[in-house]
Amino acid sequence: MPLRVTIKDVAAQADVSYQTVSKVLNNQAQVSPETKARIWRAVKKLGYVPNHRARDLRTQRSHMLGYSWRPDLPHQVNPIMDLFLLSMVEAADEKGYHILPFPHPDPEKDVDAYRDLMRTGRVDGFILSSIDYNDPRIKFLQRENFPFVAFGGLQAESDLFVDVDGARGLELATRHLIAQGHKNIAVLAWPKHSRVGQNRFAGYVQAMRDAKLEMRAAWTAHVEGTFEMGYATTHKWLRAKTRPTAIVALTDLLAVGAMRAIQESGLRVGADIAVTGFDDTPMAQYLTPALTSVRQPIWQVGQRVIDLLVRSLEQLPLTETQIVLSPELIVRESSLK
Amino acid sequence: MPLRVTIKDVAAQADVSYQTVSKVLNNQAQVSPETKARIWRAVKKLGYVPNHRARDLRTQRSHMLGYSWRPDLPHQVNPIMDLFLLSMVEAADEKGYHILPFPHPDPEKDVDAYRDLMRTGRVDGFILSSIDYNDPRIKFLQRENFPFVAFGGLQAESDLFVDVDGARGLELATRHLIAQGHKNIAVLAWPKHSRVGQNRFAGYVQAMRDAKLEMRAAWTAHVEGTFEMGYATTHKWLRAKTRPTAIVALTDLLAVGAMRAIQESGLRVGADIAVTGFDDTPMAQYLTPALTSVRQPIWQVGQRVIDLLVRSLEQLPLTETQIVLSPELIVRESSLK
DNA sequence: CTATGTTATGCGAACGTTCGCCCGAACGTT
DNA sequence: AACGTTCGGGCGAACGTTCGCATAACATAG
Repeated sequence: MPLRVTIKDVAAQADVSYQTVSKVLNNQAQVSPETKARIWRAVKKLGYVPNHRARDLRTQRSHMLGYSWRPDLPHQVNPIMDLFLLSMVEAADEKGYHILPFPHPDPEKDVDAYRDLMRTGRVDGFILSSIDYNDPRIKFLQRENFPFVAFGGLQAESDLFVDVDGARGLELATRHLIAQGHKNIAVLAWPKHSRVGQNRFAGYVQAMRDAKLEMRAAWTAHVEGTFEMGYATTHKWLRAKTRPTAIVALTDLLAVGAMRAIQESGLRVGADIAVTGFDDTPMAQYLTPALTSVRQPIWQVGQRVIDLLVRSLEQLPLTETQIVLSPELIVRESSLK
Repeated sequence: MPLRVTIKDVAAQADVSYQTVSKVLNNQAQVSPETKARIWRAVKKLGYVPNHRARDLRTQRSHMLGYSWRPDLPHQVNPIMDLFLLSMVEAADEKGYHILPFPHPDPEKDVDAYRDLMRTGRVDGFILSSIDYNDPRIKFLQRENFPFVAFGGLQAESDLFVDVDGARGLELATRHLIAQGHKNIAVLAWPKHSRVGQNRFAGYVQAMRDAKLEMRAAWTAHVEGTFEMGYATTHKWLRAKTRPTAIVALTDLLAVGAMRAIQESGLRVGADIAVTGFDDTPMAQYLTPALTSVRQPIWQVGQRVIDLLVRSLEQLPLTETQIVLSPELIVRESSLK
């Protein structure tokens, strides 16, 4: 048995031309059941597996899907992206594809990395995440007419994307607090230039309006999503004359900052001031008290994204092209009296 | 300009045979400076990039490095692995390689996935992590003589690996507690079948012996590395007649469980009972009190692993083949009075 | 019995590279 | 003047597939 078993070895074994073997493997064209069986037997016997390099060259496809993610903080971890990646890897594997992760260089030059992977034939399509308003990558890929699917909402009708309804998430959290009897609810939001941030924020506004509750400008903070900003902002709120009885945060990190500030003021999180987060970071469940948080269906997002992308690559019918999934509120002690 | 610019287009433009272009691109063999320049000009003008698919077929290499990681818990996040992956992706990219992540199936069948990727020519080598004693993957790859590098120590002289000195890590943590005046130090360790666990545990033993402190069997727990086990074990310790004044844990999760148990007993973490963790999970810094933990140089591990693997693939000189890096103790409030 | 169609298989070519060998010209060297 | 050497570059082949067309064998119909 030769070191590398090729289609020709199989052909010799089965006593047919190697092209016929190829036909059987891709079961196209008619081949008599007997020879078919003979060929399969030979394949099994020799332990043949098709060489992907050769196939890819011939078919001009790579079965690779490029994915690049931006760490929120340099050399720090983005737990959401990790799970997302894992989900995509598994989904892709099932369909005979692989994920090719590549580094995310400085925001302006990043189109280069995409262009390179396209031109060299390394990937068949891309998965995009952390989309900005007017993301240059989107324009570029559209112009080049190269397949991609985004995690995050786009505008154009033609775009493929999967998104999580962030507004719905904050609405759930806010409604939950209102149901607990809270009226003075502050919000720790992101800077206004963030599309994801504005989307989530809208959910808070919606819930407050529906309940006819007052939204004070002083209790609406648009800040960077860090622990420090959550801490500092909450601290400020606690020193004011009237203070909120509940705080909804756009991320867990902001919520954790808020919790710390509350505890340092000698107040109890939950009993005195309720707090909710967003993302259901692994740590949320281990905090004291455990943090109520909005959990995104990241696993499903990964599955759907790959499904969409592979379908579009293989020209299969697309029943849905723009998928919006609902998040789920995980209620824990931090929002209960 | 044709849609796909190939080497032949460049050749036509530069008025040489396409094989000569290839030679220039891989700068091997003599070509006169003039034609060289002419060819490069043509390359630039046409925006040529070599087609990786074709090159890979011809050279029988894929420039892909397979990596599969096992989530500690199904559908849960392993923050260490995430950073590790990111580091490898960047290191590989610099050297013209890519990481190919693939799913980790059930432990017994996983060799199949490795075999498949090898046979189909998808990858040139593997990175292994989460190594067990007698890991079947290692035996398999050695038998097939396929290049790989492990994150985690192996035995054989010939093996390539990068490891973090877990014993040193626990030694640092234990010595730190001893320096704080602690004498009754309990340890939350892993089951004995874990090689990583035994390695770390040895560091605790070393530090205790050096300080001539007593190690009570009752204060040595070999348990699964979960929050629940940390919590339950610590609870048990606290109810005993004499209780430890400090607890070293083999993972942050165990430490967090211990912290919770301590706090629920009305004691103060740090002031009353000191606690240290391992891994410096992102959450460690946000806990109340913040958790003292051993930080592994994950970024460096990723860089070194890729360096080793690429060197061995390209038959470059290997100065070191078995690299052990030292972790670092990050002291926070949980271990201070 | 020829014409026509169907079915099963074979064959040449191509995908875009790299590799090794060959060859002609220029240049010294006996 | 004849002979090596070196340099620059060309040429055919190969990597392992898939694709489209050609063709042989056989059956069916006129």
